[in-house]
Amino acid sequence: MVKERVTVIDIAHAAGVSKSTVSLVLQGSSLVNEATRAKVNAAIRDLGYVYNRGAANLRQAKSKIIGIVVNDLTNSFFAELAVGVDAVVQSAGFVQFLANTGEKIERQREVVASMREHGVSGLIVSPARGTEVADLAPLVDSGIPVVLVVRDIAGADVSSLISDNHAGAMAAVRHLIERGHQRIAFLGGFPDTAVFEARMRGYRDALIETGIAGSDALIIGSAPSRAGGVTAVEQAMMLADRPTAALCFNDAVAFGVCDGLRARRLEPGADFAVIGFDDVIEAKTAVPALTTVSVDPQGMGQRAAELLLKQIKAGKAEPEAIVSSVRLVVRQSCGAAVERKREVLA
Amino acid sequence: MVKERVTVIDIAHAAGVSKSTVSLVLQGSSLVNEATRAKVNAAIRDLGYVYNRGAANLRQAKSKIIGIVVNDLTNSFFAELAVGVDAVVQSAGFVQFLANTGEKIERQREVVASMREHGVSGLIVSPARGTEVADLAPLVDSGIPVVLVVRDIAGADVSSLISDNHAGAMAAVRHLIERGHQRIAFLGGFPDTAVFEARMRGYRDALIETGIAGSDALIIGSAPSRAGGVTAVEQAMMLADRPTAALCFNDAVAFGVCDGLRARRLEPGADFAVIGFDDVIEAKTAVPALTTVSVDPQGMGQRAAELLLKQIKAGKAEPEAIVSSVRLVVRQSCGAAVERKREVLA
DNA sequence: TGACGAAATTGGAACGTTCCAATTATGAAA
DNA sequence: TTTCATAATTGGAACGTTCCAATTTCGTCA
Repeated sequence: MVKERVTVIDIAHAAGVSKSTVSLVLQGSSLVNEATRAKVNAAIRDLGYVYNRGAANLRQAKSKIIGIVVNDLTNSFFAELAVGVDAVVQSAGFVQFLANTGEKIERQREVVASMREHGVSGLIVSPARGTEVADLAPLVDSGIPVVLVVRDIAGADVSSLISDNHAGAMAAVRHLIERGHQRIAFLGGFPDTAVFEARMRGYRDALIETGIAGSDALIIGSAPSRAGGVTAVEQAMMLADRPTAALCFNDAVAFGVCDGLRARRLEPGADFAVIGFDDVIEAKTAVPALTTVSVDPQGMGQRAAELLLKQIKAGKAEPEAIVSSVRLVVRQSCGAAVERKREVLA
Repeated sequence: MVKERVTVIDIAHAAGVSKSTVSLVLQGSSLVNEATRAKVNAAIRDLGYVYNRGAANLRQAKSKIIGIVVNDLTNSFFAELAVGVDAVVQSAGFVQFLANTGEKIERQREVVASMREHGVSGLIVSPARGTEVADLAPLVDSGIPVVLVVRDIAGADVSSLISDNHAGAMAAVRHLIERGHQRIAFLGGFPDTAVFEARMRGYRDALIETGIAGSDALIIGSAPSRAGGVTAVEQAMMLADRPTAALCFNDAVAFGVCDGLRARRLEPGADFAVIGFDDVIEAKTAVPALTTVSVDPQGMGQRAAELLLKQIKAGKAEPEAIVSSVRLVVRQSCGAAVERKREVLA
């Protein structure tokens, strides 16, 4: 069972043509006669030929590979992002190299280097916390198109696609204020990230706009995870002047906040309003259904991939900074349903 | 800014040695003198050389790529599986091609073909529903090591790593019976899959073993998702003789079941016992914390990767069928905490 | 029949690396 | 000094494809 690799030369022999003709058939050229094309295809089938993309890439100095590196695949937001990318990338005939950095700069350096060595023709990156412009420099001046998603890096000369965190947070807080809340907390997330910064500013600006006095005590950072949400809400409820509502850094935190609330015998939605951020797939089916700022991770992945593909095709593309708009999806966790019921009864 | 590719020849010139020597340095050969090694490395750094793995693969007829294809990356079980694979694969100096089939056979065919063309040296596959032996045949007889994870394919001549679904389900149901439950449902999952089959048999066998009369009405299939769990429990609660406990097909279903229960003003854990399967990352922090059969997806990914790597190294490896043992993690959703409290009080 | 343009086919070089066999440098022993 | 083993280095072929320029085949028209 020693498998000799079948090459174009083998099938050229079998079909009685030259290797050049076989190559032409392989790339679907219209130059080749119908009859010979059929012969060649038959030989390909018979010998079980497998195209060697590596050899082709070597000759053409370009690959059909795009890389995607995310900072936490365990977070379903990023998993969905990857799925979105995959969908468009596949149907464009590319294949996806996916790597997970687990938020580690060192790992990120390694995987990016590895992708370069494999000759990816473009890269979609959700950078790990603490990534600097210098980390991307080698990439950009070797001319590989890069699209940053989710997190931007100030000063980096590459395209980016981030959601409108500021506007989303404002919309959420305005909604809470309209429902009569005054003590509104901002819970979860690492304060040293750009995303936190943007969402928190949106939160603040909405408060200022309506003349509500905020307080730094109501801004409580934590890991951007479910567990982080639990601890953040616990801390919030220890405050002398307790909040009655919270905008959470993301949906994972929001779920944690709901958990923490229930642990204190408070029903999220009824006794305390919770709004998340991202609209992950579980947000809709959770109980209570989570009111959240919809970011559509899968759609973002698709748009990022399309942007990247465009740049690859263009050869040399101007960096483009897209901020993807965002909308508040009102469900039950902010008390909307309850309010509505009350209105009907009144 | 026209970037000429820097090759070994360029750095050979710069360092005043031959390309062969450069190649030797690149692969860390001990044959080369310390001084020249230093010179070469300096040149590599100065010229910004990037190793061309494609060219190397072509010459060596082997790559450092392993492929992983999963059927649903959106499900965090598989995302974690991929993370586990990634971890060991990376540290073995390989890189991971990840593709998502979204449970579509056609897509699976495409991605597997694509991976072959890219010369992956091994493949980890969680096959889409309905995958047949024939789908894997071309792979196995071209000698590419394949490891099936999560789902097995009867008659396929490849290694597999699946969890002990039967034993896990039995343990869960026994636990429920010990707590005094008699009407136990099996909720969620597609009945035409091997995994469903195995878990359901475990459920049945535990019932039989203890002489409890089961009923097919208590076995309710659904999509293996949170939404599926909601509908399954709704259906279960319409039964004349309602169950008081349920083993769920997986954790996603279990969460859905909890949601559905709460929608009927029943508290999971207190009013109705719920056990999941998989032990995804959220199971621990959910409220109530989910009692579940721990499968450790990340660990499974690691073991699968190790198995694959072993086979790649061995060149020609015997198919190995590993069933990975599994343990019941008792948390709150099955009422354990409540029971314990009661015992203490008594 | 010859000529001609279009259609189809072809051989060889090239892509960037590794491997092999061969060569040269080095140093110790005679 | 010569000799020899060992350490370092090296040129060229090879991997499987695509591209280019060149060639052959074909049908049509004069």
